[in-house]
Amino acid sequence: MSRKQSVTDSDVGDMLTQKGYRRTAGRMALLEILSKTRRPLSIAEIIRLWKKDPLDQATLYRALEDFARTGVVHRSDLNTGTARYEYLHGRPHHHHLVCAKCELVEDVEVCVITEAQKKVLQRSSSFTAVYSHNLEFFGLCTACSKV
Amino acid sequence: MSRKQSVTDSDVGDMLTQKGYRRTAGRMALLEILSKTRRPLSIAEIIRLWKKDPLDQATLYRALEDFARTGVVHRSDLNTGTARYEYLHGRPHHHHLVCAKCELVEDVEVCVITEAQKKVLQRSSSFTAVYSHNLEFFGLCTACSKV
DNA sequence: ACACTAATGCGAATCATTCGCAATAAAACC
DNA sequence: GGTTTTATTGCGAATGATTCGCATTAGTGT
Ligand SMILES: [Zn+2]
Ligand SMILES: [Zn+2]
Ligand SMILES: [Zn+2]
Ligand SMILES: [Zn+2]
Repeated sequence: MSRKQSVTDSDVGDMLTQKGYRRTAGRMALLEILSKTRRPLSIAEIIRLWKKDPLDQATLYRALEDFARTGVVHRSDLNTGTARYEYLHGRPHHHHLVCAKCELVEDVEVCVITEAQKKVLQRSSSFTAVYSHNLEFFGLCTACSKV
Repeated sequence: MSRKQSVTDSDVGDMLTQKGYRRTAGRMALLEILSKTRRPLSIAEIIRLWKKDPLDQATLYRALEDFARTGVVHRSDLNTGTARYEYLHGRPHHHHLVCAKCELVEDVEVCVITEAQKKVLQRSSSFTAVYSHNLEFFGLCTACSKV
């Protein structure tokens, strides 16, 4: 009776079709991994979670960049040297809390920047539009603060 | 009568001495370039502004990392793929406005995050401290918005 | 089944940044 | 001044992340 898994699978597939992508095994698996994780994943983490056969990193990079370009996933650079990709689950954009020691990443759902962004534009001398912002917080997670 | 240039020079040298660095021609020239520019400079920009003889990028990277570690300059990663370094002129930290097309960078002097940062920590489930944040705004500069 | 083209796989290339190590040259010491 | 100590340099080579070129494979629509 439980159709949850298959529904999820077909959801991911439908999403691919809707966005004009082809429903390939690789991109299905990639979206599965991303959609099951509610935080940005690095390439290394994705590779670790990868269960399908071989995995070519060029293909992986291309799929991720492809998804990011159409907003299917969001790419964030958290000053850790490598990009991370996150499935947004339909949520609006949000921010992150990054442990300076172990690079643990936690989602920060609230955004307090929207009005400030308008002020930034007003005060700017050489910009005519501000479309978006990146905001990351850095600190120590519980585990790392004990050491 | 005008001692401005020489005073600036010796200031930069004094700063090196105070921080325990050696007063070398290279690091003097580097600090000159950084201190004369009120926005973060990429390595490529620094090389372009470099007037001294040859310039070894390993040496440059090491000096910049060295300066950043002791707070002489601030390193910022603005999602442009390359790090930028900025002399703070004693100012508190601030944020940036980045043109999505040409990567023009403008300083945003105000910071509206301080109180929000406390809230983020309170709401966090796995962090015990938040020390800092990065905030960058992305938009279009006047020149790029005309095209 | 066929045509069209997105997506893949492979290797090699590129780009930013870092490393190893011997050579230099400040700063400190006699 | 001459000597020691050690930061800094210079060079080349390594690393690591990301991208490119191109032939091959495989969805999708007809
Ligand atoms: Zn997130
Ligand atoms: Zn926001
Ligand atoms: Zn700045
Ligand atoms: Zn701030």
